[in-house]
Amino acid sequence: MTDAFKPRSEFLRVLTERGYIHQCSDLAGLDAKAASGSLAAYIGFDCTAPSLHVGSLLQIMMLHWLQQTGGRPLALMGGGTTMVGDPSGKDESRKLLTVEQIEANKAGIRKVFDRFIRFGDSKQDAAMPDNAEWLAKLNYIEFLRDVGRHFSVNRMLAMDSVKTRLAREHELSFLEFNYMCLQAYDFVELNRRYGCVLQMGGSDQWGNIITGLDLGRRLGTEQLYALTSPLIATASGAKMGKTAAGAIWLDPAMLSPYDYWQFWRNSEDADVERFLKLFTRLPLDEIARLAALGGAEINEAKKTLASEATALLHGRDAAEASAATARQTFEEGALADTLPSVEIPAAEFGEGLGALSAFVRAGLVASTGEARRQIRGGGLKVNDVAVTDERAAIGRDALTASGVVKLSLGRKKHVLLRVV
RNA sequence: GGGGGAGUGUCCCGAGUGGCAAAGGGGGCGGACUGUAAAUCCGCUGGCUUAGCCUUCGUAGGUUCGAGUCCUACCUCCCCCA
Repeated sequence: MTDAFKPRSEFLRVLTERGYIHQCSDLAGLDAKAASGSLAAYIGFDCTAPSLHVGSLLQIMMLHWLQQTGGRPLALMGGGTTMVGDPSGKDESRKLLTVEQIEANKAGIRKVFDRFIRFGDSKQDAAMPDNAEWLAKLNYIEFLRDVGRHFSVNRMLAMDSVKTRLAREHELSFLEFNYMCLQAYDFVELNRRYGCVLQMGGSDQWGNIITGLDLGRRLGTEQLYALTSPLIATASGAKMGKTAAGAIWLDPAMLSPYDYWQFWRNSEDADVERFLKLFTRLPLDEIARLAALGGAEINEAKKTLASEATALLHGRDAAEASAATARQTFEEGALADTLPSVEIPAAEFGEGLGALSAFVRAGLVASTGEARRQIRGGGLKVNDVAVTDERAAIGRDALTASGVVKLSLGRKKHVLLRVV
């Protein structure tokens, strides 16, 4: 899009060059605003989970670049809207969480943001407001009178998020229907509190963001802007960050840095350049050089992608350790002692453990039934030797001197079982 | 308020004559081929103490040797009439 547009502001220049922009309500206007002084912008995150996953990483990076280019990022926690739910096309209404759960989730999410943006009290520092601060206090009658009158149900019914829900014959409760009103109100409130004039989000949020823009105009705020990022799918169309093993979490306690590194390492060829631009801070000329690598050489670019992305989130040391572990495991065929491991008490291990339960224990398969199936398909290995018998056991002789045994699912997933 | 249609394997879509662990896709996982890629081909895709047992078809009952399939009530959605 907007090939001809030449941003004057550093913020939009970076976002444009690196491919973060899908749609904007007024690029020129926003550019002028950004160039004229410090820009405050926000992105909303729900707190339904104890951490964020890669699906949110693109948004986090936008806030990161905003701060890097002199702006003030606001990471809005949807503590209030989390109690409502989002008509995002999901079939089931979101489950309602307690205040305690929401607070715990916010704390986990904050840890992720701390890796990417700097918080504090000065003008340039990021803030993490929670919309429960104003939504929880809302008075229904006053809200209807002052804000509700400005929403058109006709327009809301025309929005994709609502239309798909209706078309699929699934219930859309009034509660959820109000979500976009509250989100629009958030924008106005953030403008009042922080002078925030820009809301960013994924392209699926366009309608919601625009609704906030309209509301602002009707309520007499300064001009507000909307900016959305492209929906990130892999080159072959799969939604990003969803694997059978689970979501790609950004919390090292939920997904080890090694596994995070592996996630990026396994990117498709066609995604490498795009991902380098979006998810690393490497300069564009360096990215261009890496992207030009052809054939098997592009694996070098993937390693760089993995290390840079991992370094951003988990630190340079963790990234290099992950790279070293991968090198030992995949390139040298050695048993890397640093692979993710699962501990098992010696008393429980005894003289040996059934292979089926060992793999379940390691988390490589979800059930013994799946373990049996994988064995039939030749997918399970103990110390790189395929398991052929469901009744096979892992004895003490399978352990290395340091008391570990390597369990593998397929060629890529390895876990050490560590007897302690 | 009246009439008609629908809800299927807890990822999604979707067949289903009373014998059903339930067709077929998509997605996912594994195997082969490769470069820890894509594409392609093959296998798998409820749980368990697996020659067997247990739990699944909106919810709760009922008929039957046997119910996803028939009956009753309820919930939810769609369409037509008022």
